Amino acid sequence: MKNTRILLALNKLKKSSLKVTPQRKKIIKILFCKGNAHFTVEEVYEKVKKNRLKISLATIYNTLNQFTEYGILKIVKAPKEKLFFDTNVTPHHHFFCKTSGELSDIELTDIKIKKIPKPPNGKKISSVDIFVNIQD
Amino acid sequence: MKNTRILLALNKLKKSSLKVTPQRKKIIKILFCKGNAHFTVEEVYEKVKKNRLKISLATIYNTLNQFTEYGILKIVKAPKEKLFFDTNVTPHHHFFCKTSGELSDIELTDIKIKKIPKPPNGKKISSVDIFVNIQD
DNA sequence: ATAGCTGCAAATGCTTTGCAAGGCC
DNA sequence: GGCCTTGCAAAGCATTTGCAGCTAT
Repeated sequence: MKNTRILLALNKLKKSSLKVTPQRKKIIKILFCKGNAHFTVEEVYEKVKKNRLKISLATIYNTLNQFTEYGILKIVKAPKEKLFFDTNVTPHHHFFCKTSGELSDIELTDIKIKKIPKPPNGKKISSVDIFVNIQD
Repeated sequence: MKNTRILLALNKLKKSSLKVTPQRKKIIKILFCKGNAHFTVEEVYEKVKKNRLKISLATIYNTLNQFTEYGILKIVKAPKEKLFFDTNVTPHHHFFCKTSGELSDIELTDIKIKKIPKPPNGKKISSVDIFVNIQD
């Protein structure tokens, strides 16, 4: 039986205007196989090679970018680090471990801001990204 | 009379093991001339050219990185954006304007977190970075 | 004289793009 | 057939590095 998260992602793909190709299905399986996860392009490429799949690096780049465009993935950039593609597309925050370089989720309900400044001249707040940096 | 922030930065440079060179002095003047500011490498390079200074791009890269190493600057990376070098090296947070691509400071006292989750297995929190994303 | 700094050009690393070939309605 | 996708190689950026020449003690 298949993981619900994989099925959900495949559904989003089907509903998008992107074609459901073997490469895209394989990438979804890699990304969504276990819980909310954060991948760099490199990591996806490693998994592809480890699973003896033949998907070119360019296709991985293109696919991850398209998935982001279609709401299947979300981009997160930890301070000073490289891009992560986050399989959790709902609003939430992150732990970033300086020691391991890993990201992990913080649910929106687990962190509460009680005071927030007014944005400068007429601008409005669109979102808040919190990175709680941790280390061993 | 010279700006206090420039003098402070020059002092840090003097106290470091880095030599006080014309290029480094000029870069400090550009960076610290007006209030707390955030610069990309590109922006510094533009200012250098606009002021008819002859400093190579490589030297700018190297200098900004050395300044960061010696606590004269601090690196900030807004989500999805490129590196900024921040002239404010004290702990604080940021507004990031999606429209203009600009960063501005939020003082530590202007934002309060009232609930924060425990970090995973034995790790400890080293810092918190908050980006309040704004737009027009 | 020596140690450190600068600037150029080359190298590197990451990402995107152009294009020819292949797959699928 | 026509359209989309893929994979390769090339191109494109941003950043770093190697090295020769320069500067200031």
